[in-house]
Amino acid sequence: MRLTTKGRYAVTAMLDLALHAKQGPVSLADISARQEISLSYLEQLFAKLRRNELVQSVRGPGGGYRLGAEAAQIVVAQIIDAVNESIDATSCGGEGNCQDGQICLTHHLWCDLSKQIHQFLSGISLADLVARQDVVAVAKRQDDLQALDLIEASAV
Amino acid sequence: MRLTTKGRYAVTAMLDLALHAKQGPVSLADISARQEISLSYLEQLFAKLRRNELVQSVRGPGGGYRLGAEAAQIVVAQIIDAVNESIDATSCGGEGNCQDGQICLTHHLWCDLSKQIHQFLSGISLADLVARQDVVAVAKRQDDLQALDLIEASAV
DNA sequence: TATAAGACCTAGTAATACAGTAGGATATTG
DNA sequence: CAATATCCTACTGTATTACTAGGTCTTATA
Repeated sequence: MRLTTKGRYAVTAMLDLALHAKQGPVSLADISARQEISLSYLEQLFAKLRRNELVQSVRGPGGGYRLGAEAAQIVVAQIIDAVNESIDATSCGGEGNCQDGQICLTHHLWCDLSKQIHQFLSGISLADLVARQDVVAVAKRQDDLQALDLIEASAV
Repeated sequence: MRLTTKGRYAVTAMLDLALHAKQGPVSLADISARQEISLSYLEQLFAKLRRNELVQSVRGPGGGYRLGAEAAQIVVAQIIDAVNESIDATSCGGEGNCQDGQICLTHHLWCDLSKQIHQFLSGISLADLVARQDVVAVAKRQDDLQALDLIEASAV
């Protein structure tokens, strides 16, 4: 099991998408600026998200990405899965052949843990996150900062 | 956050220790044979477990390791922590300075997840595992197989 | 008292994945 | 045509994992 910057980036980017959905397609450049994630790395993550139909792309100027489904239908567990960060805590992938074709001493423990985490992350949709007070506050901070940066950039 | 073979090995070895506690100190060679874990790797893991006082060592022939506390007092979360596999899912270590000194968009989500996992793994002691039916069954299988291997080895 | 069983310690290594960079091709708007 | 943006592939430094190899120190026992 692994949960690193990769999975966190993917969820963060998807949440950013959900937050700015009403303004039409969101470009990766915008997400990159707001969330401080390398643009090229984002591109690689979004390739996987697109293959998993979690986002739709719009090419050309003014283009970007849209959510592939309603925010309420997209759940954190799916996003992490999509970028290949397995939530599974077992070594056997849940198959139960961890020791010579049979289960190892701690097989059920890791199965239970996997189930626990999966249930938790499956219970949280993008819509849930968008509705959270702390998320709204951070999003506002980021939007304000980006607006400020744009003004400064145009002044130069 | 990471949960790999390393943490699983540590928990498995500790559980093996708890299961064979009544027969006096348990040698790493025995654990290595039963759980199919490289002896030298086990030594490295047990160095950390000893530093965290989760086990006590007995040197010399007939020596090995004993639990550092009652099985009911040792909890899975401690073991994983001891071998440096952080259960924390945040990038900031829970400090909340993930984006320019302030929290990032998904900070609370990862905090909640970390808490969730920690609670789960803190609620399971070695005594709990020893009492589980599936654990007892696997332990018996491993003990029988090891006994058989010893007979075969002496026959050669 | 010599031997062997075991803990204890350090260094090194192949494989893997992460996080990021670089450079370009393709599509679309104006 | 030019600019914007997605799309695609290849490469790279770094860190960690899981493991091997060698050795030292301690102690029960024959």
